[in-house]
Amino acid sequence: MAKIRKTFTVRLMPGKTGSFFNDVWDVVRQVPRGRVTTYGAIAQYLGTRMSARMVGWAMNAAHVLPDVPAQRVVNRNGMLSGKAHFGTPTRMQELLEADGVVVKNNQVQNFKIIFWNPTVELAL
DNA sequence: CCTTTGACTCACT
DNA sequence: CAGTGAGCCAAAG
Repeated sequence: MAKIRKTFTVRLMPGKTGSFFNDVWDVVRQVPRGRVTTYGAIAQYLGTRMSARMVGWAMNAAHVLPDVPAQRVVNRNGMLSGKAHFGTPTRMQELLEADGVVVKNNQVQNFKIIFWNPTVELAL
């Protein structure tokens, strides 16, 4: 279970156990179907919202994992900033729509409604 | 080892 | 209100 860590002694290697990436994946895996979260929200949950870039990095690494719904992680505007990493430009949207999320123009509709905040939902 | 980069965000101009 | 710069930290070159 991911907890707030102030010390980011990660040293994560692909295929190995790490803290930062592992926590990110852990959180993403818990995003309910039909909901989305943001890089910033995850970063904030992990202790600092300014580490959002690391979350993106974790997502990039998460592509090798089978059950990490990276499509449910978007930027703070609800835009599908990571769609370019899903093989085809429409893949991410299709996955979201399969979750019941309405996507239009690379942007999640009703974003504020379906937004899933780990800091709240996984309140510690 | 030092430099660059990245699926981000916030603050200031 | 849009554009720009800075901060963040780890991985890859």
